[in-house]
Amino acid sequence: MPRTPEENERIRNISKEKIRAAAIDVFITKGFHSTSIEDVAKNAGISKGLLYNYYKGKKDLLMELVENRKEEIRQVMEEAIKLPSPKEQLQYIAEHALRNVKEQPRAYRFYLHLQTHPEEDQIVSVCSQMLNDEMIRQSRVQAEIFQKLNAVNPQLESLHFSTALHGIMLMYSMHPNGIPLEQLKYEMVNSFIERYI
Amino acid sequence: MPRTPEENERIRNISKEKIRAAAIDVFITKGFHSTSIEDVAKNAGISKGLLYNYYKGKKDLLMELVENRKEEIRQVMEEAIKLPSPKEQLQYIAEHALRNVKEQPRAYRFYLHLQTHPEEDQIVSVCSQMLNDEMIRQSRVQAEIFQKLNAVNPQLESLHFSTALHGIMLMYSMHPNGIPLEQLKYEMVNSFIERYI
Amino acid sequence: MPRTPEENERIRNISKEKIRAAAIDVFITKGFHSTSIEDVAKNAGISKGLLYNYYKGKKDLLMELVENRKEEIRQVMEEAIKLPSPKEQLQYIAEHALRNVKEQPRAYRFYLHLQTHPEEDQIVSVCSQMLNDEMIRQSRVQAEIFQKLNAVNPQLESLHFSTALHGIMLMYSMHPNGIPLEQLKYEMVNSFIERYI
Amino acid sequence: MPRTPEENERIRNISKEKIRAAAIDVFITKGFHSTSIEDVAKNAGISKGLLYNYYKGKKDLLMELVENRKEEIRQVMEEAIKLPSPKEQLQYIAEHALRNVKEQPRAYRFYLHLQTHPEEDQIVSVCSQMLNDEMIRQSRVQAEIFQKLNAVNPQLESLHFSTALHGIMLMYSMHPNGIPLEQLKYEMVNSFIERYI
DNA sequence: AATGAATGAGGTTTCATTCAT
DNA sequence: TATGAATGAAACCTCATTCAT
Repeated sequence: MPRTPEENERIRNISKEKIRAAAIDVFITKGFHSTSIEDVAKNAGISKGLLYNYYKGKKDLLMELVENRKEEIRQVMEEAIKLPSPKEQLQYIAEHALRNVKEQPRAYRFYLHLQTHPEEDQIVSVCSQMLNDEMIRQSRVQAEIFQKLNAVNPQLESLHFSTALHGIMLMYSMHPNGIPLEQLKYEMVNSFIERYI
Repeated sequence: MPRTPEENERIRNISKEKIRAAAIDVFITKGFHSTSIEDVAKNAGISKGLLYNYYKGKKDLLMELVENRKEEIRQVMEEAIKLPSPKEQLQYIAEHALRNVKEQPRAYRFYLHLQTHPEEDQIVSVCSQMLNDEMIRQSRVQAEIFQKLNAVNPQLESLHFSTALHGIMLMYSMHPNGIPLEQLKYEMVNSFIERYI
Repeated sequence: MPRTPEENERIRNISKEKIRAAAIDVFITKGFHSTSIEDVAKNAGISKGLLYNYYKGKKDLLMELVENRKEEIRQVMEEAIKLPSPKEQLQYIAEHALRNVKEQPRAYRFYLHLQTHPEEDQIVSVCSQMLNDEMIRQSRVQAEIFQKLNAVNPQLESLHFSTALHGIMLMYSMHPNGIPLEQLKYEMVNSFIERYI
Repeated sequence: MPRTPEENERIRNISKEKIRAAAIDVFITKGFHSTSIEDVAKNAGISKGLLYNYYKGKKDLLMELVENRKEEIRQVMEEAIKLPSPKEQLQYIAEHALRNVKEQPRAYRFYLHLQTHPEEDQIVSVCSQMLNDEMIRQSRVQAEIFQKLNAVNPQLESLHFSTALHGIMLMYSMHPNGIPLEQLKYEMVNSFIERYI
């Protein structure tokens, strides 16, 4: 008796998720280019062949990871703008971003690595572009928040905010043990809030 | 009549420099992993075989590029501390860093890419480490400047300064056309200088 | 109530026939080696697994197709020799062969392709051999017809007849639109019949 | 001291020829699809990698073989039309074709196999097409010969000639030991020549 | 110093076949 | 009978590196 389509769907989803989890883990550790499909499959406890049942190839697999990441970022912004005051919104964004990098510095580092990939690398340039686009998108939404704060130049202010945030995240992800994240956050958030009281 | 050893050494260095220039150029465009030794050799106008005469391999070649980069950064700091006042020193550091990223955003992007390489990538982890170490070293030297400015917490202040700087550089290198570099620089430098007048 | 064994057998044969029809169709279009078992199964509207219920594998499936083809050819010969005169027998053979290639040029092409398969191809050499054997067998039966026509060298004459026939079939199957099949048939049949009036 | 470009060219040509010879040999024996690149390389006494230095892949390798074959056929026709009389021209064509199949029946079989490849096989359809085109081209040149013989329908007569020839070649290549090639040739050539005296 | 032919390890990918359900 | 997830062997192909010249 064959499995029902629903049962198959469930099995497929479990396997796909298992593969994605294994992939992000080993990509973060060894890097995308230095990771072989076999590495991913072994890490996921499945065969090479099965991986190709679910993903067209390494590139395709990476794409899905990146899309998930994009979605995560987008959702943070959506949550943020639901908050009542612009100040809380900015705080939420900063808090979330920094908590994220604190909890998974290697993941942030990995996606930043991807984002900085040379543009003409045939293999990952699309992923790089996707992450960059999301970064820009985020900055535009932020600009609206600064608008509500009556900033003289909301777009500039938003970029300033983003650069400050990413600067901290960048350095923390490179030196989780050498960077006093909480203190930097405190200084950074304050310096922006002070201006708009 | 045979060349003197010194003359040989000089010629050898010119050749090595030519190769490095070709390598950085093609690495920046296609990425380290997606660039073959043949690509580099062709770009340098020499044969694959000859390249191995000057560099032990692809990895070795990258190492030398990174070491050069490190040296550049180090020299900026050395120049900076020769200036008379702490304020000028900070300004020099910021100016130089931002001018550098403005002139060669793709180079900055490339080295950042390298720096964010996953730690256990057998091939480039050493390079990544070297650039990271230099970043930290720079921050320590900066801390001394903030000390002279009677900062309450010089190290923290130095890190804050670095994160602000790198945040701008990061975003500019990703979007040279969408980021108003000069304005961000102005805001950033001012916000730091204001505190210490 | 369970089906009788005969009923089961009948159903099984219907399924097998459905698979064979799907297989020959896709083999003709894409070629045996370039067709995957999945292609066949999809074309037959069943699952991969079920196909293995009916055929031991891809090779086995091909074998059955070839055996069917052999049987077809054999039956044509059996029908032919039932006819009253040798002349009619030859005409029947030629008519049938040429009608067959006219109706399904791609099928003839496919079996010819199979027949010309290199001898040591582990996968299809048996099939190739089977078709070749049948070709020879046919020529022997034909020789008997020429004997009845008092041919000086019946075997040679039979071969001559076969080569003429296969030559037309070969070229027509390669260029169904560029070969005037009827005219060639007329010329060919006539040239043989003339000799034996 | 590096080799001169000419020397390199010579070495390359030797290697390419060695590979082609090995390829045709093993393709004929095992079949194109059942032959791996490694098989070819081993047969040529070189490494897999080197083969890719000279040919883009298996398909590309096959293409060169087919082009050589095409050239051979074309040259026969060119030689033929240099002969003084149409009768000699036809005789030359028949002689040459049959001598060729007699000397290398497996080669003829192989190219015929290729020619009959299903049209939509992504891998070899181009080769198949090339050989077919040449066949048609040959028939057109022949038609001119028949024109000079004042044939009523030169094109039809040419096709008839071609089918007769290919029919013999087909059957001989399948059964080199069972087919009296010389006798068939005699009969076939005579039957065409008789008509035009 | 200089070349590029040659190697081979290691990666990607396909697919016939098996098997739990 | 029926399914398709899962396997793994075997193919394809790339490229860092070596080496004869």
